[in-house]
Amino acid sequence: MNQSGMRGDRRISPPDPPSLAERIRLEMDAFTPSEKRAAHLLLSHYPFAGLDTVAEFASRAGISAPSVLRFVTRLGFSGFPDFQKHLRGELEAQLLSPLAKSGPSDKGQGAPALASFAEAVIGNLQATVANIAPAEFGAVVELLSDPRRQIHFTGGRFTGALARYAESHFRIVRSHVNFIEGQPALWRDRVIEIGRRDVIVAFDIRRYQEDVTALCETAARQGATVVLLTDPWLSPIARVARHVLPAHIVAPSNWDSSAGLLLLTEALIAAVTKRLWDTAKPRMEAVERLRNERS
Amino acid sequence: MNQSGMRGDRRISPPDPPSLAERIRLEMDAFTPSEKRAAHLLLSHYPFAGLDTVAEFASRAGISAPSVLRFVTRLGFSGFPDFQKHLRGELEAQLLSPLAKSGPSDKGQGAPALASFAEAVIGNLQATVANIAPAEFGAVVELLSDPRRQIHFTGGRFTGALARYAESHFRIVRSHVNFIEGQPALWRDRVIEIGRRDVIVAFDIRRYQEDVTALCETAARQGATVVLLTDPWLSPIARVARHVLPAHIVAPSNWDSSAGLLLLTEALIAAVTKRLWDTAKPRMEAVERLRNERS
DNA sequence: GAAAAGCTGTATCAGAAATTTCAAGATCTG
DNA sequence: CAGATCTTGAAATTTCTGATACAGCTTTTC
Repeated sequence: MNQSGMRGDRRISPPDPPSLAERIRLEMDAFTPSEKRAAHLLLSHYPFAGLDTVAEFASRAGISAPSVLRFVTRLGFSGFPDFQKHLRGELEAQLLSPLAKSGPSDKGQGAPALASFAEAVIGNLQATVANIAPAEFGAVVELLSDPRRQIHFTGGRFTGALARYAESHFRIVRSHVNFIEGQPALWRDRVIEIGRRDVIVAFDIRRYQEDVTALCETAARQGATVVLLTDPWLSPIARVARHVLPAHIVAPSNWDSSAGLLLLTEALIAAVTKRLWDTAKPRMEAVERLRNERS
Repeated sequence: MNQSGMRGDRRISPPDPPSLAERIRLEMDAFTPSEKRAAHLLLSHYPFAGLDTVAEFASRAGISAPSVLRFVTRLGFSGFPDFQKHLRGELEAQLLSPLAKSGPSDKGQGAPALASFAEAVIGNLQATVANIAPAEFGAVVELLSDPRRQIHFTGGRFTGALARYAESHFRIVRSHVNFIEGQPALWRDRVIEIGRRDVIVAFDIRRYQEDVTALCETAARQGATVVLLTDPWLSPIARVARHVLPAHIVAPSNWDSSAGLLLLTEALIAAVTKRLWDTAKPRMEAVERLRNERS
C-alpha cells in the first residue's frame, strides 16, 4: 500500500518542531471512534477548535466532554488547560516566525498519493485560469444571466455528473434551466423544441462522446447558442460552439481530472448568482423555506 | 454563542475589519493608568497575551484582575470570555486567509472573479490535503479495493452529482458498484439488502440532508461500513461513519465549493485503480472496445 | 454464544476562573 | 487644603469549567 516514489519531494521547510497535528495524523489509526471524531474536528480547524471550552469542543465534535478529556490525556497532556497551552504556544511560534508562512501546515510526509495528486490538480487549476480569456468567461456569465433564455446542461459519461451539478445550482438561481440526459433516445423528441432562444452548456472531454456532439450540432443548426467546457484539445463540439472554456485535465492517474471543469462551473455559478442576486435571493430563500418546512 | 466566527460565514470582501489592536491604539489616551498597562501588554504580545486567564494577564501587566476586567468591559465586550472569543476570531481570520488579503477586490466581473475564486479554491484544496489523515485515506482505499464488497454511492441535492461521478468511474474499475438516489422512496426497498459486506460512500455537506443521513443510519444499523465525504463541520452521518474525509468548502460565493470533495474522489479513484490494476485494466479495455464497436 | 474487555455518555463533584463588592488610596477641583 | 471624584486592589461571591466515577452498551475474544 505504500506507493512510494512519486514526486512531491518539494519539502523546503526544515524539520520544524513536530506539530501536534502531525502526531495526531500519525496516531490516527490507534484512536477509538470518538477520539477520531475529536481528532478530525481539531485537524479541520487546527488549532482553533481546541481553544474553546471542553463542552464546546465536545459538542462540535459530536461527542461527550469526557471523551474529549480522554482524547487530550491520550495525547500526553496532563489536562485540557495544558493542551490549550500547547496549542497557543504552537500558534504563537508559527505566527511570529515569518518563515512558517507557506501554509497552515503542509508538514509531514502526508499521504504521498493524495498529496502529489493534489499538487497536480492544483497545477491544472492554475493553468486553466491562466488560459481562459477573461472576455470569454464574462460573455458566458452574461449569457447565463439572461433570464429570457432557456438553459440546457448536458455532458458525457463522466462529465454528465458535472452538468448535473451545474444544473442543480442554476435551477435554484434562475428559471428555465434543465438537464438533458446523454442518451440520444432520451432527447430526440425534446431537441425539436430547441431554438434561437436556447443555450446549451455542454461538458465534454477526451474520449469525446458522439451523442453529445450530435446533440450540440443539432441544437446549433436550429439556432441555439452552444457553450462548451472541454479539455485543451477541444472536443469536436468546439466547431459549433459560440464560447469555449478549456480546462487542463491531466493528472497522475489512469483517469483525467475534472477539477478544472468543476472550478469553471462553480465560478460561473458564483458569478451568475451575484449578477442575478436581486432575483436569485428570493428564490434561494424560498428553497430554504421549503427545506425547513419539510423537516 | 452566536458571535461571529463560529460558522463559516466569512465575509467576502470586507474593508478589513478594524483590528481590535488598532482601536486600542486610538483610544489609548483615554485610558486610565492601569488600563494603559493592560493595553501595552496586549499590544506588545498581540493577541496571545489576551488568551491566557485573567489572573495571568493581570499578573503580567502588573495590575489586578478587576482592572483587567474593567479594561475589556471598556472595550465593549460583555466579559472576558467574550473578549477572548473575539481575539481567537481575529487570529483565525488572519491565519487562515493569507490569500484573501492579497487580492484588492473582485468587484469587477469576468476574469478577476475567476482568478480570485480559483485562488480560494486552491486554498481549499491545500487545506483539505493538509488535514486528511493519511491512514484514513489509505484505509478507505483499502476498503474500496476489496472486490468482495458491494459499494454504494449516494449524496444530497448537490453532492449527488459527485456521488454519480464517483460511481461512473468505479463502475468501470471494479464490479459490485452502484448508485443510490437520494429520495427515500427510491431506496426504501433496496436498503433491506444492505448488510455487513456493503460499503456506503456518502457525500454530504452543509445543509445536511436528512434523507441521506437516514439512509446511512439504516445501513450502518444493518452492519454496513459507512464512508463519509463531508465538510469540516462534519455531517451528522459522521456519527455512524467508519471513515470520515473532510474537505474545505468555503468560497467567495453564495455557494459552497465542492472542489475539495472532487479532489478526494478523484484521488480515491486513482488510488483504487492502481491498487486493482490487474483486474481494472482488462475491464477498462473492454469498455473501450465496446465504445469502438458501437461507432 | 457467553464472557471479557473496551468505549462512551450521564450524572456529579471539586476547583478554578470570572465577576462583583467595597473600602482605601490617588487625583483633581475650587 | 478639604471635599468630591475617580481609580484601584483585596476579598467575597458566583458562575462555569474541567475532571471523575460509574453504569450501559458495543465489540472482541475464546
